[in-house]
Amino acid sequence: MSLFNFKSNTKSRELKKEDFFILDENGYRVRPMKGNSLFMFPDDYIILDLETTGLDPLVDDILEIGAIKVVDNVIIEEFQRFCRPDDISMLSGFIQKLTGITPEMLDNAEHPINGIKDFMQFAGDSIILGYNVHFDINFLYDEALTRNISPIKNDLIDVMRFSKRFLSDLPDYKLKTVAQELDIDSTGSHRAIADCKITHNVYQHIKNVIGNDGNATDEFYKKAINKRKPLECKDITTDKTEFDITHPLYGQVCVFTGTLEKMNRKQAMQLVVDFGGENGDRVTRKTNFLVLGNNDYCPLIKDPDGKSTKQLKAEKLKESGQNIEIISENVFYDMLEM
DNA sequence: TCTCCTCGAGATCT
DNA sequence: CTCGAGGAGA
Repeated sequence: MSLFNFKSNTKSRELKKEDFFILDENGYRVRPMKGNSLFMFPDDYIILDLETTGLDPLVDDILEIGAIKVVDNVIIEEFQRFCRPDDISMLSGFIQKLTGITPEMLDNAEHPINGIKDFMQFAGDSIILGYNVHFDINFLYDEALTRNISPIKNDLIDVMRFSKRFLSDLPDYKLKTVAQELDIDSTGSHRAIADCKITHNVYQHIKNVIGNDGNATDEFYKKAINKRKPLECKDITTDKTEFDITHPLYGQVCVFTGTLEKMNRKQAMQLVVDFGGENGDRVTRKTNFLVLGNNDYCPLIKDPDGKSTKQLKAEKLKESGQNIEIISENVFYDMLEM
């Protein structure tokens, strides 16, 4: 399963970051010790923000670690460290302009790993909260791994995720955009402590406005644990009161299988009820039409001809003399015109 | 009705 | 990474 990706000649040269990454069976990087991404509104937490030389933990380095300790929703302590990476030439002009961090500011700074150690001490086992927090955590995690230090394993809360869930209709969900929308001051952004404070205010806003709303949080938790409400046929109703009783769909029970090309399933089901038909979610003795969508992409289908279980069942019922028609998507649309 | 799986699309972090 | 869409099986 998970193996260290050591190259055969690693002993004869200096180890690089990628030598330490753990890969899954498909070659993707995994970080098994990482804490869980939580769905809750704690009063006590640590906010974390990093400034780095770039976006990729594989090649980029940490320049600054900022953190804030919050107890009872109140800031009680700040933590800030500059870090001087081994190769200071990695600090591009772009990043200097973005963050305002110059090489001179890092002259007396220690190596990132010392900042990480201090931060982990500061954080203890608190919940760590951040904006797109995986970005920051992955940097800490990978850097620790390359230094043979136990990587950070605190549980996490991603405030960006909360923003996307609760603030709809924003042009985007960048920290700055969200702060602006909530009238939160974002001066001094792109420095660690400043971004921590902005993130704290965004989180507190969501917590106060939405975290106390029982209905909203119920929805939140439901979605959070992926207990998605399945599409229920009975929920699809029609406003129409008069139907053409000669229409081929009138009074007929329709079931769909596979992905439709021209519309989604919900729209198709709406058409069925609009013509006086009924939807079903499985093939039964009541079923009159099975509409075949595209199953090409579905790897779960084991039938050699690529037929879904719904189709196989429908064919059996048809053989046994039931009034059931198996039709293609296009035939379904043709029927609507009749 | 519930749980688990897969896939693709779309963002954000410096 | 996260989510929604969709299918399968119990």
